[in-house]
Amino acid sequence: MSSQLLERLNSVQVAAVTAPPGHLLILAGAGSGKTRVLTHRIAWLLANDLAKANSILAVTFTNKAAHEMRHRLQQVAPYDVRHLWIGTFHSIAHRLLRIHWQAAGLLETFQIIDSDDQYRLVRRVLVQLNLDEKHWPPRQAQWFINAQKEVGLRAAEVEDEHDAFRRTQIRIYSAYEALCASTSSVDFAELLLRVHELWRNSPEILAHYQTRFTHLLVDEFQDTNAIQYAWIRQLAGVNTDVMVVGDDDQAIYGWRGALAENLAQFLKDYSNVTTICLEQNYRSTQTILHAANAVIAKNSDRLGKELWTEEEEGEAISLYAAFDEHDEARFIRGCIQKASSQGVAYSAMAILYRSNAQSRVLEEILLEANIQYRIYGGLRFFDRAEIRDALAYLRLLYNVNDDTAFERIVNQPPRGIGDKTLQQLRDVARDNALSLWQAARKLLEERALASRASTAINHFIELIVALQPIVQQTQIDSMLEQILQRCELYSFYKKDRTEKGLAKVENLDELVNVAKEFNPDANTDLPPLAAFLAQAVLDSGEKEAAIGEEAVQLMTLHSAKGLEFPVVFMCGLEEGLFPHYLSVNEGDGLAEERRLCYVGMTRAMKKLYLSYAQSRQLHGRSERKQASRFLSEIPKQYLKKERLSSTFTPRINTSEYGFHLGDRVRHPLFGEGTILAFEGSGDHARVQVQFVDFEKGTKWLVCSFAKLQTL
DNA sequence: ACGTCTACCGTTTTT
DNA sequence: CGGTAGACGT
Repeated sequence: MSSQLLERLNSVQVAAVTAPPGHLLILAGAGSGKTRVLTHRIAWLLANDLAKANSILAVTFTNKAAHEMRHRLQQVAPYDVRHLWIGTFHSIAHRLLRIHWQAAGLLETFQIIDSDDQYRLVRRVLVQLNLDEKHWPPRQAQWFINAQKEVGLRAAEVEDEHDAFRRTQIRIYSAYEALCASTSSVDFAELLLRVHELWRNSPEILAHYQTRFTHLLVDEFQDTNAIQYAWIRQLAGVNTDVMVVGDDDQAIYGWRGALAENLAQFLKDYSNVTTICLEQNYRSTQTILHAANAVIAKNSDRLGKELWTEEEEGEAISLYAAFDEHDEARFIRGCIQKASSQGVAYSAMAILYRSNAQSRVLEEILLEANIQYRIYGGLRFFDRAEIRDALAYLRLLYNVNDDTAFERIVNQPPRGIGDKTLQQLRDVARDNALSLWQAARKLLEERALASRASTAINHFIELIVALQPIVQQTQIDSMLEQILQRCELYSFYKKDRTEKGLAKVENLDELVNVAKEFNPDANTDLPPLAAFLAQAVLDSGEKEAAIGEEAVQLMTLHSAKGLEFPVVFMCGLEEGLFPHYLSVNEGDGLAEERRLCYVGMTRAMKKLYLSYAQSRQLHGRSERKQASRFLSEIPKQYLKKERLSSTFTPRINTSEYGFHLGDRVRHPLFGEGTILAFEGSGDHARVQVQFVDFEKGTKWLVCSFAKLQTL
């Protein structure tokens, strides 16, 4: 078994998988078989009786990574791996808090809130504190709170540094803490902080897990923030072997609090660490790797690692200097069509960009060319308003004191409970330390409401009470169906006959489907409804492209991390956009942008296209752009220029003929081409056209003579 | 309670 | 330019 396990690994991977007891730091370059090493390591430990299944804890950053690890482990381990503790920091924290809710100072029914719910709570706090949203943007306060939690600080522990701004932020944080406590809400950062405090305050609980987990494995270690690392340090007891896997060159989440320095810190904090570098890449051609290595080499303070491959040299990297974003999109479209005609599947191609706004032009061009595409990111399933409404009903039924849920659906569908009534409820709730639900009951009993409002509130309360028996059932899908019917959310959205309304009803149906297919982790001890609700918050519901789905993949460079595609287009390589102008001035900003560039390039297996636009519409105006500095960091020998970048000429309207620079035109003899330059006027007006057909090259044509047709 | 108008803003994002 | 959030009017 064991030798079979090692068969398809290279010698460095074998060294990592079979490393003797002790701590391990694996520096795993892009495409070097990181997940493979992690899963084989676990399988190795189990197969050689070096660890019991329940003494292994594997932590990942995303649910997708956790699922993948479990799935791939199952392929190499000859027994059921469903009971292994594999999960994200957050899901594991959630699990621990569900077990130790009492010791953690929570109510048994505590609810996880996502950042949107958190934002609403922060705004409520601002109203409470009489702070003007213009002066104290809720986003900023939310950011402040999360940043403090991420370094392990409670409001009472944050220093104001005699700074008025900080003092107010701390006041907001403090009031937010109180609101979370009274509504039993736990935000994402709170999950981690609570567990951290639980372990700090309950040594016997910590000792239990320290003894239990003899092996702790952490994926994407460069993405861990301060509290996550503190967590690892706490949990790793004297008998725990820690294995961290990461790549400082792929640290692209510094702006979110991730500390790639944790990699170096790990070496300082732990003695007898074996460091192993996985540098053989199994993904890309030599050309792509050499180019990517050259770019990342411009960063200083690297741990030092250089990818190599046994793959062939491969094709040169294509570089296209477009006139504008439309021209760029058309170039990409052309390449996709060509590749497709040569048998490359759409799903083997990905277009990567720095910011989401760039996707629109690409979409338009792909749509027009009838090329199927799929965009990652954007609004996720569980973030849709109708889905959140439906889930809020479940949440309120699970726990009537869930204020976040109460606020969301008390008047959804509209039942005559307006802002005034709601504000009355909020005031009473705050003054009497009650939940909104309790406040509503109190006001009803005291007959303190206006008659209209009273009837409406009463109606709502009766509805919820009547629905409550339903959540005792075990089938979540049928539970959902009944609730959606009786709370009239269904009929409310069905009234909307527009396309949007239709989509909402479809989404609600899809939610029932999701519930039907929901099967909680084998190792969760939660009641099904609680498990379902937690999953809805903790799992974005972002699915990978279905197998066989024939669509070009569009996504940001950030969301491309961890993925690979035979053909990759990286577009918008312009100063100001990539590297982004807001990053350039930050401390590590430029280096992080460069890592992002490295991540993007190393997604490509066979062929990489790079492009930039010399002019781009931004915020409604056309801006001149210079090629990204990253392009000049790629040695020329790896690049093939698809079109010489010409000196930029402002977009002139050659009015008589209606041509624009960068326009696509067709010539009866030479075929399709792009207008590169323009000179003269009247009968002498000439345009320079670069034809798609390389043999035709670039030609100057007299407009009045050549029968050019705009496309 | 809902539609229309206006002001504002504009990286990356998982949990 | 295009989306969104809030104000304002019906």
